[in-house]
Amino acid sequence: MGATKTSHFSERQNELAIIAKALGHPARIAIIEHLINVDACICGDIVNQLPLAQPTVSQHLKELKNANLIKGNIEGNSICYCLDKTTWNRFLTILNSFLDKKNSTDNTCC
Amino acid sequence: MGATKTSHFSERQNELAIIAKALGHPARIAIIEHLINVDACICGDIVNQLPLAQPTVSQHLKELKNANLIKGNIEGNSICYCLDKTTWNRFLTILNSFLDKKNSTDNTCC
DNA sequence: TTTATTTATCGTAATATTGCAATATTAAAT
DNA sequence: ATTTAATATTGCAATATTACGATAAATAAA
Repeated sequence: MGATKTSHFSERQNELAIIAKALGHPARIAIIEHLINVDACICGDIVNQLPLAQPTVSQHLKELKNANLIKGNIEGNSICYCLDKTTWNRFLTILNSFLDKKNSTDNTCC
Repeated sequence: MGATKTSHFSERQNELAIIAKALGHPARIAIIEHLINVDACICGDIVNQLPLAQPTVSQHLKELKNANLIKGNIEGNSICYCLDKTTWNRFLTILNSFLDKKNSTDNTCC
């Protein structure tokens, strides 16, 4: 025990969870916010913005990349990161539809 | 080391991360989806829907409650759970504003 | 070619999460 | 008062995450 029982859930549920999990750390939220504010960003600038060591930031960037929330392009000897809108759009579309569905009815108990 | 450096980030960043983290498990996504589909739900029904033991489901419900994503009302000797729309609305409003801001400009590098 | 500079990876310690059996708690039903 | 039913809590093993120093890899600059 200890490992998530991924295989017992639908692919869609797992995909949503992976994206949400990637957003489930304040450093990664801070990275996303910074990328939005500056539009696109050299990795080193992100490291300077955060109160974390360079290897730690690199690891957080990797997790955001794995969830397809960001993508990076090599520029000389540095790397430029920015949001991957496709994933963001799908994630938000699904979450918004959750709430839309919910808003159409009223709770019976709470 | 090993513990998240919560104090180094803003309250808003931490709050967003807590909510996202609570959604970062397929079982908890499944619980949310089920609650939406049936509008409100007795805890026992959730346990029956999921491929997990009762204590495990209870723990997942607790985490969703801690993030204020759901709330529960006692009904006799069982408990009725449903979504907490306030938190959902705040979460989605912020995430949507992220993307709105992003859509207004184009990436320079990726 | 040597030396910086930038980012990624490895190794590892500290901590957190996941899952469940066993047990406790609480309220209804008998 | 006892029993039954529903949910929560405890304790613990397995696994995952977080953080960072040390080091590697890759390109730019000298």
